[in-house]
Amino acid sequence: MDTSLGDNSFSIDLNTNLSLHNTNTSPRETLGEELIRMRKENKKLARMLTKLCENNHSLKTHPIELLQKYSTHNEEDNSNLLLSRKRKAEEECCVNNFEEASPKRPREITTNVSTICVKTNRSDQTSVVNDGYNWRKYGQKVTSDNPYPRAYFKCSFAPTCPVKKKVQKSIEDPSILVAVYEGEHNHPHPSQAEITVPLINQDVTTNPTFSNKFMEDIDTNSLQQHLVQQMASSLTSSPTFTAAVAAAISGKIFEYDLPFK
DNA sequence: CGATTTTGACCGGCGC
DNA sequence: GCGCCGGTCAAAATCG
Repeated sequence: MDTSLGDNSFSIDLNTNLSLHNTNTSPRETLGEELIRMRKENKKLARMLTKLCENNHSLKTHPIELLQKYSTHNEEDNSNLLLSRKRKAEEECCVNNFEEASPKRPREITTNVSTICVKTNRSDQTSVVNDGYNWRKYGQKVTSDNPYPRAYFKCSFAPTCPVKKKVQKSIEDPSILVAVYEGEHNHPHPSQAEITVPLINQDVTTNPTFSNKFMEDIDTNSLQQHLVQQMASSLTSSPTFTAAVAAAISGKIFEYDLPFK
């Protein structure tokens, strides 16, 4: 796998030294310099954002390419494997949407199955994948292939909604929740606002089917929003930056005050 | 008090 | 036919 997804050598120093206490330069000159520096940083950030979007895109498309490669090269091997280990293979086929591989299986099980993996905090013991929909838990089982319990959810937003999902911790990495969605929602999304930003934060990896529907919604607007939030929090947490803003505002106030003196 | 979660029981498909 | 296993049901418990 190609891990060189681009040059990540960008570095931003948002906690810039504003040298407000430099007595040799006037506050206006200092602010001018800072303005120029901020513009440079802004350009840097814009480049970073572009690069991030590119990386995000390649991360999304790479698994699809791998799957396509895999399915064409190993079509025969897959069918043999499916015959010998039918049950397990069917699960994986469902996950990967190779629906034609299992003609005996009832139709409803193989329709619109998608999987997402959500990285959570290790301290987080709940098996909750917040995707904006309302889910009602109706069962929990410990499966043979995974020591972590599998939770079964039904969409409770609409009583007639047939969508179900299974959530289970990954055996390889317990901090990763694997959510398998079955079916299609027959109602609009409850609220776009309720899709939590942490989904971006939590390194969502998806298979093609789900990513097409879900990631498209969140990766552009939410990603940008999230980056802006990170920038804002970084800036506001910097005492020098807030001091500079305060100084600039007070300076402006004094300018306006002067005529009245 | 209604909604939700928990959890043991039950059911059906599949492999041997 | 039997046992295993995943999925679902439903009563009890819990929560807000």
